[in-house]
Amino acid sequence: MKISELSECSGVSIASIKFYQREELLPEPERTSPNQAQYDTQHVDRLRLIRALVDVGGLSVATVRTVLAAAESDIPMDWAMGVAQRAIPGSVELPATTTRGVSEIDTITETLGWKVSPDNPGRGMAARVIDSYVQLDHEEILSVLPEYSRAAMIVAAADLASVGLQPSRMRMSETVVVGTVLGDSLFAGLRRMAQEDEARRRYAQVQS
Amino acid sequence: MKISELSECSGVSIASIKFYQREELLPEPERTSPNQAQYDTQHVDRLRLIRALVDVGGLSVATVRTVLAAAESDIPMDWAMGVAQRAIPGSVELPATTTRGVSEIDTITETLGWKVSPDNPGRGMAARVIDSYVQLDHEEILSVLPEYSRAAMIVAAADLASVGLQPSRMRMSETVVVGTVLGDSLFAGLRRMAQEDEARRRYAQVQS
DNA sequence: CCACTACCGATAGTTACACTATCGACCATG
DNA sequence: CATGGTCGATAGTGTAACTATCGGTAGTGG
Repeated sequence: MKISELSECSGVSIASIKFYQREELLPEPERTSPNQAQYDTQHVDRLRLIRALVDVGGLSVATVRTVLAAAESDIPMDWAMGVAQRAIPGSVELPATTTRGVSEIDTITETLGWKVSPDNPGRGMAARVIDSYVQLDHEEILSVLPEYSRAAMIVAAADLASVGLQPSRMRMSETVVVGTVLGDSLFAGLRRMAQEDEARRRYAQVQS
Repeated sequence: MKISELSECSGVSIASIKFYQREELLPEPERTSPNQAQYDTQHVDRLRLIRALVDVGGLSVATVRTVLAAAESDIPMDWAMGVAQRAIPGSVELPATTTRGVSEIDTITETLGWKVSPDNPGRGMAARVIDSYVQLDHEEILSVLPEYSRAAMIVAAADLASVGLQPSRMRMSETVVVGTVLGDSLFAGLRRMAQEDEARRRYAQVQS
């Protein structure tokens, strides 16, 4: 497959393909001469994955590079999840000092008996959100934490179950990456629909 | 409060404050003379809200403007949620044709008895994610949909309950906006922590 | 009252990102 | 052997989010 055909059947412009090569998002094609190269379905798949992570997941090109590198490395399964998570944006460090958010998060994880390493990227993410809420004087956030956590457990269990279905380690890594990134968007979409339904139940004047 | 003090106590540079004024994210300050203006706590709060939506929620400045406008308009409560949702990014339209994703989403909402309007932004969002998964040959996504939906119901119920706690309509609108935007990040963080815990339970060789 | 600093709006410049376009050289095919 | 696709390299484009500067004015301490 020549670059023009790759472009054709992936829907990505030749210029962009070259850009992704420069940025090392695409594996090297097989060279048949100094100015000719052969591409295959692997490249088509990779381009699709890139576009999904960028368009649907909202990742930057730089982040996609990191994430793909993590997905390719051959690490033990119980690490892969963490590596993928850490490569993904929003993975901010914890605030330097122990803030309100950190202590609220730690309280709830302890209550639920979660074993979470102190540098789990989600911990910083969630703590930062809570700190923002508190700063904004919206402390009602604290009242939803238990329900959010319960829902997170359900989602996480489903995530891990779907990873367990995969036949190979490489496939599992890809599932982790795709699932982590796109899963956020998927859940956000479902949440919006559920909100509409719930709002209807609570506030409907005209209930059919 | 002068602009230098506003900058001081909000942590936003004077240049950025001026920028936000140009972009109509900040309400007009009270003018005391052609080249002097008075700012108050309303402006401090607004700056904090802007920074939270941008930094934590990942919204663009243009989106923040739309979202704030929606939060300020005085619309019936059962609409506010939808307006806020629609102003928020990821709110893509449905694909023109009925795709696999759309039909999967519609099937599950019907099964659960959700009443969701056809143009709910979450519907397009979720459908697009499913289409991406399918394109990527990761059909295992379909197996997690029921659990994700169940979790979404729990979260949505908590969301609406916390909105119901608010004392005023304006406060409710703000809660909807902040809750919709920051809630996505909060849940993502909790999900990552729950994933680590769940991975530990499933794959741990060294279980303490 | 006058120097000095802070403030004003307007405009121009900067940085980062994600492409996109062009160029000269090279090769594959009819 | 002409033509058109391909190569790497480099330069340019458009957008977003600031950031810096400027001429002019206004309030304040001495």
